[in-house]
Order: sequence, then C-alpha cells, then structure tokens
Amino acid sequence: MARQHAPTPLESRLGYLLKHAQLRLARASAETLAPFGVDGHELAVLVVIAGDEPLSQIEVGARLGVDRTTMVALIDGLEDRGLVERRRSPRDRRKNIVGLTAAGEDCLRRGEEARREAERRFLAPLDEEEAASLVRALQVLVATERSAE
Amino acid sequence: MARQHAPTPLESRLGYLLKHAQLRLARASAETLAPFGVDGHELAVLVVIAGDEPLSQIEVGARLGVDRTTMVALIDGLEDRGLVERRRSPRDRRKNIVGLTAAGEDCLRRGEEARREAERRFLAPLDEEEAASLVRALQVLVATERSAE
DNA sequence: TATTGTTATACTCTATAACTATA
DNA sequence: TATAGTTATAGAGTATAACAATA
Repeated sequence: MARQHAPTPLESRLGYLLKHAQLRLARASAETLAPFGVDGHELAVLVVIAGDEPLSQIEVGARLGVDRTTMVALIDGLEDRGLVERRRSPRDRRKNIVGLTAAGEDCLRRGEEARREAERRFLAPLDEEEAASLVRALQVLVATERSAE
Repeated sequence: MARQHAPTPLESRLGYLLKHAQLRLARASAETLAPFGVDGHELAVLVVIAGDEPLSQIEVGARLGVDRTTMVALIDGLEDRGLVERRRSPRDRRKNIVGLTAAGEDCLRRGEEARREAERRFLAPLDEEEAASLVRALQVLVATERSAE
C-alpha cells in the first residue's frame, strides 16, 4: 500500500505562507512608519477612531479584534504622544469616547500615505491583477471566518 | 485643496487581512490538530525533520525562521512526547541530529492529513482558481522578501 | 576563535481576574 | 445586576547574553 501523500513542503503550507507574509509586511511597515512614531497596529487604531461616529474604547477594540484590557495600554500610548484624547461620554459616563487630536489627524494622514507606499512596495512582485485577486481572496476568507464564529 | 486619500478602511488593509487570515487559520488548525497532540508549528518542525538529509537543530530552525534558543524548547517538547529524538552527530559532536521516532512519523502522517483538511475547509469559500492564485501570490511574496534580506 | 546547544533572562503580546464607577 | 474602564498578573512567543563543549 503506497503512501497517499508525501508531507507538504513548507513553501506550499498556507499557514507558513500567511505567517511569513504577515511578518514580513509588518516589519517593512514598522520601518516605513517609524518616522511618524506609530506602528501598523496603532495606525489602524487611529483609522477606526477617525470614523464617522464617536466610539468608546470597547467599540474601537471590537472593530479591531482587540480586547478592552489591551485597548487601555494602546490608548495610553497614543494619548501620551498626544495623538488621541479620551473624554467622558455625557450620555453614559462609564464610557471613554476616544477622539483624534490635531496631531493625531496629521499622523494619520501621513502615516496612511507611508503605509500605502509600504504595501505598494510589498506587492510590487505581483502584477496588478494578481495583487487585486490576493486582496479579494483575503477579504472573502476573513469575512467568512468572522461570520461563522 | 481636497484631501487626496481618505484613510483606507480596515477591510482593505493588507496588514489587517494577512494578520486576521493567519490568526483564523491557526486557530482552526490548532483545533483540528489537537487530537494528535501537536500544533501547526510543531507539525512544520516534524515536516522539516522528515526531509531527506539529517539536520541539526540549527539547520531545522534556519528552514523555519526559528532561532536556536527557540528550537531547544520546541525540540524538548517533541522529545518529551516521544515524537523526535536527538543524537550526536559522529562527524561534528557539537551538533544534535534530530530524527523522527516511529510515533513521530505516525503523528506526522496523520497530522498532515488533518492539516490538509483544515486548509481545505478554510479555503472552501474560494473557487479552485482563486485558491490556487492566493497560494501562488503568497509564495511569490514570501520568496521575494526572503531573497531581499 | 567560531559554532552548537543550553540556560537564564527580558520583552512583547495577549488573556484572565478582580476592582471602581457608573448604569 | 451588568457594563466600561482600569490594574495586576500570568501565559505564550520570541530575542539577547553568557556559558560549556567541541571544532
């Protein structure tokens, strides 16, 4: 009886590929973003905070998949650097509404530019159609898994 | 002067997509692999060890992007469970050649089966062409970034 | 001198439990 | 009673420094 499958080599393992692609993009982004004093994770927090409705810490965390205890330290850091500010919600005084300062908006705008540039460089080895297809596929996978929770 | 770019929403950020896709696959795989007593990372170690040439701990780590201090604990765990064994290289007595035990080969075979199944389920929302294109794109990105180091 | 494996240590990230203030 | 924020703490995962054995 012959072996049905040889072990899949590393380079074809989806888990390996996703992990290493993520790691490498994160490192490249961190380098590109360093001059602006934020990393990719913090920039994503700024993006969520910049959205239309005012959000509490927990609501920001929910959109990012970050729990509330982690949010405290994350917001602390951004507030120390003057990028965001907490203010009590008048309607529910348990909640901290988190808002961008002027410096935060500036950091967001310039950080986003840098992040786009880092992504563009990262995707450079792919042609336009391949890159678009990659993003579409990841969107489907992340959305599917989320709704199946 | 109009703003050139609105901040990219989370779902179009490559960093967010890669991180969450990786996380979700890792969790699904861990669940699928749990009955076999290994996680995806450990299974990848078994795959590397199962390769043709006998490898030392450092050589196994190099292929996985894991440093030698991390390898010690990783191999300790696998050895405690009787899946691998260390033996001194006769040619260079500084090196531990790591080999699979019979139980390790069995675990590898059955774990690989389970991992393939988990990947298949994870990719199910994509059609065959989309899934193949995703894997190809990731391979290009990981290979490119590695050679640029 | 350099390399392999090892240990101890530290640092990041994340999660859990318990507290407070509000509802 | 439940929820938002906070703190302290603990657990993974990973990285650095120093040491013993060997080359």
